[in-house]
Order: sequence, then structure tokens, then C-alpha cells
Amino acid sequence: MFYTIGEMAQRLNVAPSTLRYYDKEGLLPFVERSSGGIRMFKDEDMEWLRMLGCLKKAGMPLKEIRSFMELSRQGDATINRRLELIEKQRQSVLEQQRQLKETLLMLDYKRWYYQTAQAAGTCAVHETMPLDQVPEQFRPLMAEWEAEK
Amino acid sequence: MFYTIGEMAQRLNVAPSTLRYYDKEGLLPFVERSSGGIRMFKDEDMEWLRMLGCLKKAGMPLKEIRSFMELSRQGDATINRRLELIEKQRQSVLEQQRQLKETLLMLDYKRWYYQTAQAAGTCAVHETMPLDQVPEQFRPLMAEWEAEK
DNA sequence: TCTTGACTTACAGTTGGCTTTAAGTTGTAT
DNA sequence: ATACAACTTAAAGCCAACTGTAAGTCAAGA
Repeated sequence: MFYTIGEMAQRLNVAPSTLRYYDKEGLLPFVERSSGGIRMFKDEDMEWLRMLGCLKKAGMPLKEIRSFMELSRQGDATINRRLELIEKQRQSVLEQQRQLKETLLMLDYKRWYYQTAQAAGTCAVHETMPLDQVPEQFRPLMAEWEAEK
Repeated sequence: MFYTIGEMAQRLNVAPSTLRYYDKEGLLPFVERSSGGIRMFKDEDMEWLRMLGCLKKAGMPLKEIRSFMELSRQGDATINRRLELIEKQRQSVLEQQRQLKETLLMLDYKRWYYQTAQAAGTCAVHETMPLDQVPEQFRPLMAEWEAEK
């Protein structure tokens, strides 16, 4: 069973032009063509496209994804190098998670800040607020800011 | 105590040109100038730059950050709208966390896949692997892939 | 006063990841 | 056989977020 680029694009919820672009950039070395030159996607291509989507969501640049696809096409001899790439990207995702957690704490602080300001009708309330009225979760954050000054 | 753009850039670990770009885009309405036109950063500007960094890490585009800075300059009348912006961005971060968690599971699966293939010397080991040898954590993932076919 | 390094602006260039356009081809339905 | 939608390529365009260049100005030390 084959799919045209339009059908595959719909299935993946991307624009056909995006798939053409990926193909041009060498990210889809597995795609076959009809005698007339039309791309014919197979069901098993989904596995590659899923991999591509995963690496993209992990923040891997298209160039590196292309390297990965090239290594894959070279077969079992490149298993080690593919594993290394995966582990590197895994570390990157763990780092992103750490970073997002920090960012969320900051946003939670700002949310509290503006909720409090809203209740008081003015941001000035924070100039006179004693430290022990700041929720505990935000104290390490504020200590850090002091250090940065 | 004042800092030049170079000193501030070093302190923030960004290029001076980046700060100039931000200023040009209206993200730094708080920066004062010397009589000769040199930017003079103050210690209290750090608070704004921290806010900027936080919003940026949260994935907010520079245009929106600019709106936020403009609202801030308008004082207490805009507390509500700033709170709304913060809450919107907080939701976005929660969604990014959800997404990253999913991505990590995928990468963990691929890591296991290549570790197993490495031990066997070939990816072919996965064609004959019975489902009950796949670690449990990855089963929901594989079920999803089946459904997508 | 003069040198020197860091600053200033305006503007062009770069990178990454698409998206659009134009001109032409394929393949299915009538 | 013909029409028509969906495909093809090459090339240009677009957007965000910088980054680099050129020409000139500022300010601190010898």
C-alpha cells in the first residue's frame, strides 16, 4: 500500500512542502519514486518519520537528523554511533527538563507576585513585604538574586 | 553604580550586540544613557533582565516580551494583563514539559533498541523479539505505533 | 593632548526551518 | 482524448533572532 506526499503529510499533520524540503535536505533517503518521479510513501516509512519527529521534538537540528538517517542506511556497522547520538540527545532532553523546571519556578513566583499585587491594587506591596510572607518555595530563588547583585 | 553594555553582557553571558538588538527592539525601555549616548546599566536593571531571560527561556517570542515590558512601564493599571500573560506562558511551559516527557520516553526506547542491537551485533534482533521481552515502560508506546499504521 | 579600546548607529548578512511561486509533468476520472 | 487535481523541481521569499561591518564618537590613562 502506497501513499502520495499529500496523504502522508495529512497523516503526519505537516505541509507537503515540509516533506519535500526534508527530502531535499536528505532526511528521507528511504522514500521511493514511481516511474514518473512521484514520491511513494510506504507504511514502513512511518517508522522513519516517527524517528524523525522524535529527534526533532528533542531539539536535534535537521543536519544532525540527516547524519542519523545516513548512518541508519549504512546498516549494522553504525549501531554504536547511532547509540551515541541517541544518548547525547537524551542528555540534552534531560538538561532541557532541568531548565524548564527552573523556568516554571520563576513563572510561579511572578504569578504569585502579580496575584498579590492584584489583590493589593499595586506592585508597591512587594517593597514593604517581609521575607516571611513570601511562600517558602520562592526563597531559594530570591537568595540567588541577592547573590547576583 | 553603573555598568557599560560590555560589562552587563559579560555578567549575563550574552554578546553586547544581543543587548543592543534587544534595546533596538524595545525590550530594554529602562536603560538610561550618559550625556554622550553611552548606555548605562544599573544594578536594578538586573531585575528586568532576569525577567526577560525567564520569559525567553519559557519560549516567549521577543515581540511579546516587548509588550510585557511596555505594560510594566505603564504601572499598576496593567497588573491584570501582565498576570494574564504570565499565566498563559506558565501553561505553555507545562505543555512543553508534557511534550518533553513523551520525547524522553521515545529516546529511552530507542536507546534500549540500540543497546540491544549492539549486544546482538545486529538490528535484526528486533524483528524476532517477542513482545514480552520489551521492557514494560515501552509497551504503551508500541501500541500507539500499531494504531498509527 | 593624544592614543586606545570600548562604545555608538545603520545596515547588511547569516542561520534554521520552512513556505511560496512559477513552470511544467503525472495520473486518474470521464 | 481531455480535463483536472495533485504531483514535480528550482529558486526566491519569509521570519525570528541574532551577528558582523563600516564609519564614526566617547572617555580614561600616559
